[in-house]
Amino acid sequence: MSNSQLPTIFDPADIEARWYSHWEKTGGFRPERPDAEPYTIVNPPPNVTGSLHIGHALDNTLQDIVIRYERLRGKDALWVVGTDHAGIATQMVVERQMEDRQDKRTNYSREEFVQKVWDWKHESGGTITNQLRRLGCSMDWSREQFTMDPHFDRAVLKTFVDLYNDGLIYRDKRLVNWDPKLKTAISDLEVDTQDMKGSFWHFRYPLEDGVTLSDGRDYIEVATTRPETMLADMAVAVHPTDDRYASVVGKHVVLPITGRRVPIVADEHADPELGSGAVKITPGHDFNDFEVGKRAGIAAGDMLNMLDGNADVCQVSDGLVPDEFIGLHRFKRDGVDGAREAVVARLKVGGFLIPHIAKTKKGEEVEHDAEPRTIATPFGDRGGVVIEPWLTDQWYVDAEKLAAKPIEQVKSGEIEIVPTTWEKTFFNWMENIQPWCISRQLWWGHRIPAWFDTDGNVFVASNEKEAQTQAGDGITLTRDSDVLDTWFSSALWPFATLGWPEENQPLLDKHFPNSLLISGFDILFFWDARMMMMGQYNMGTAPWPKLYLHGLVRAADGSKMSKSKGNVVDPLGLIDQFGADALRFFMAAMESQGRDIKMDEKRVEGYRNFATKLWNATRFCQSNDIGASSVLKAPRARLAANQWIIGEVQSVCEEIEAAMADLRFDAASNAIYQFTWSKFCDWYLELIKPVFNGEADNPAAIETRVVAGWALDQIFVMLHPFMPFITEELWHAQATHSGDKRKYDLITASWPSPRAEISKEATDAIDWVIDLTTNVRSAKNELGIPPGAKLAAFLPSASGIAASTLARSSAAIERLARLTPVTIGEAPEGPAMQVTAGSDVFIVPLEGIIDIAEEKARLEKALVASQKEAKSLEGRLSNANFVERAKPEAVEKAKADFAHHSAEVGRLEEALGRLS
RNA sequence: GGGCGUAUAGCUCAGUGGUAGAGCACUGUGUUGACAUCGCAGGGGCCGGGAGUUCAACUCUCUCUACGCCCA
Repeated sequence: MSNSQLPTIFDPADIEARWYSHWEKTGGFRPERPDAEPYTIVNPPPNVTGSLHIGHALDNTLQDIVIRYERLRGKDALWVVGTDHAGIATQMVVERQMEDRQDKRTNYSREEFVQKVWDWKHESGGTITNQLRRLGCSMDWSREQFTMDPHFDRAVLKTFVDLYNDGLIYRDKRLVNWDPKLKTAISDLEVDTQDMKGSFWHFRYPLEDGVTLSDGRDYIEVATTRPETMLADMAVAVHPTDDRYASVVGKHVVLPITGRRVPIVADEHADPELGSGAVKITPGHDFNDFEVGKRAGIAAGDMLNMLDGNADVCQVSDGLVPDEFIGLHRFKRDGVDGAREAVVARLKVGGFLIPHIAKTKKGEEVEHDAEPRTIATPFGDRGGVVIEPWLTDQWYVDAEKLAAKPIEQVKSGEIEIVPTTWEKTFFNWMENIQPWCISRQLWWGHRIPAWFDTDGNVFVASNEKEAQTQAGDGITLTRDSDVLDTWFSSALWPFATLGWPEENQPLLDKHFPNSLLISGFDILFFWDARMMMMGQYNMGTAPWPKLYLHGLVRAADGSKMSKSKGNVVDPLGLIDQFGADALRFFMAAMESQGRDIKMDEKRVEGYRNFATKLWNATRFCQSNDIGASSVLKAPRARLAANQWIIGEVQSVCEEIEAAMADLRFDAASNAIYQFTWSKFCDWYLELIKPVFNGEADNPAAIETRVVAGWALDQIFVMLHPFMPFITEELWHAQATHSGDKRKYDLITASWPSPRAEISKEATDAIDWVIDLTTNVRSAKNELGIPPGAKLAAFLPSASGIAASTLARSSAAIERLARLTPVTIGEAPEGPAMQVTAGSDVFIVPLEGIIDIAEEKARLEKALVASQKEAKSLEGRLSNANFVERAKPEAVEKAKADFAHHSAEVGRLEEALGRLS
């Protein structure tokens, strides 16, 4: 008998690094399987500036589980990986580094700056990809992608030009979300609205000479949270049905400060219930006002714009902003008053401010300039400053048209969203989708393929030469300086990574559409929905048939993790502490559909313990000369324990397959966990220990070594998707132990396929031994008998199972139930404890050890419980409605349960009778 | 304002139309070589409140309450 070659202590760090580089070097992530069925997942490309956070850990663990599972099942599994150039984020990182060196972007030409970003990417862009490796992700690194790769560039250009030619991309002047810090437009999705404490000011706008309201007042009261924009007011709106103002609709007010004469218009936007019912209209700096302005007949080009790209006041086209305001920031910044404060001050001095009267706690009235109010304020998600609605020319995608087909596909089930609860959210957004602003005023990104002549005519083409051809010879062209929204290029990820738009791309032919997309719900609109649109537009089909959305990983207290809160859990720290396998298993076990995951380090620790348990089980096997198996099919077995474990392997395998088919990661991981620990370690290994007490080469020991080795191997395979490192290590340790008869890696092994016929007699026998053992242990515990005590037992009348099992498995019964010898026959008179197993009642004489009163109490407790069950079932069965209307199976089950409990009651009563 | 989700053991969470499970925590205990990162045994829940459908509801429907998220 050889000893275990495994170290006593399981050290994850050592084996993780070793196996990952081995897999990568030997091509384990993408074995050659030209004839196999494809299985394809594309990884949501992390920002090239990113580092692995806990959300990545969840997202990528789930994907790796799926891809490893499908690889083991023999598919041509491809997991596409790469990074996103992340326009704004990356440009910000490089600019910040320049700032640290007292340098800035504008010290360089565009080309020089872009080169610096590339330099940064080559130097520091690999952080996250190395961290994904530490997590064990089996991606195809040999084809690592980047959204600014030359072939990606071609895909982006072609998509833009095609969409433009089809009228689905257009240039428009309208209000955009302008980030005055980053000085670029952003899309609606990149705006975070937050409730902020602010003020609500009330002003008098004087009516034009002589005009009065019906109550005689010669002014209209308007209220606003943004007084500074009154410098660009172009109207006052009242509700069409508001009688207070009916007489002045069509008349004018003369604005204080600018003296501009603006009309009073009727528009449903004005809410009669809010404030005075009249609102100032600034079409150039408010989305609602923009629409009111359009309805009032003001063209976008004529709308007044009083702010520059920094959101500092500039002169408007009618020249009416007084000089003293020019150059002020829109509002107070860094302690310096802005246009807002200046406007309020001027209006107050001029008597146009209507003070807000508040009552103190003592009931005294106090005057304030403004009413305190909570304001939903838009912030840029990257820049973090308040967004300014700003009138500019930008490029837009007609998202409404592109959304039509994906909506249909989700409705028809052509695309399945898991869990389905997200469908409503998806439809809600897609059915109300707004034009997508895709141009960004940045330097880093895909430059828009549009050229302008000196008259502002635009020519869209995939290169300058074609644009020139369109424009004609001799026309001077200037390329649009803007770049595209990062999400425009990542929307092409499922096919651009596979070779589109080049011709003859076997990889693309085979792996598009992909098989599944896994993403967090937070990028459902940013990315998933746009891939659907672009997949349909470019490829004529959905990019994948199934979309799995998982939740967020939250801090232990349920709050969102954020750097500012300081509650961020670093996945790499958890890997260092517990191992990647434990972290991965945690993610899988906690991933139930439709729920966020709360961080729980104790649980990660528990899965590290699970890995240790498996490690030690393998050490035990090796010490008994149990080695690697060489067959896929279950070995032939005669021993009941061996047949039983084969049957259990088969059923856990089916359980995992069913769970994986439904993407129930929790169910799959729990199944293999329970099987490994509770079935294999706790029972099977204990049951087979006695087999190895005899001669090493007796037939029972030989059979058991083969079966145990096989079962352990099946555990490695089934657990591998969840815990790739330890399983690969143990797989090879087992192979080494049996003299290297198996040279291939677990990562490309085959999924179990037991196909065994298991006799019911064998499984019944083991279930009976387990029942007996559990009952003996429990009785001893309650009676205070030392667990190690070996006791003689009598079985007055033995069932068939009892007789045969006692004959064949007396060693296991001695070891586990600690009953020896067991005599079939009447027990001698005297104090004894009664223990059942199935329908058998064992009598264990305990002269001098046992307190009869205690044993009686124990049996009575059990009797009461059994009687209660029996009575409840009897009640149900005596209910005619139940017997007639319930499903026949339910009635049958109730009858069987009743019979079982009645018999139990009988046995217990008999046992009690013996004691009195 | 609109939409969605969640409320089950002390904690974190599964769950099925036939009266409940896991992990951790807790209590007691430790059977001479796989494992104390362990073993064995045990306690603990009128499954958020109310109403309805049903022979039967934690499970389906409605409603209320609380919490969370998204959109406006």
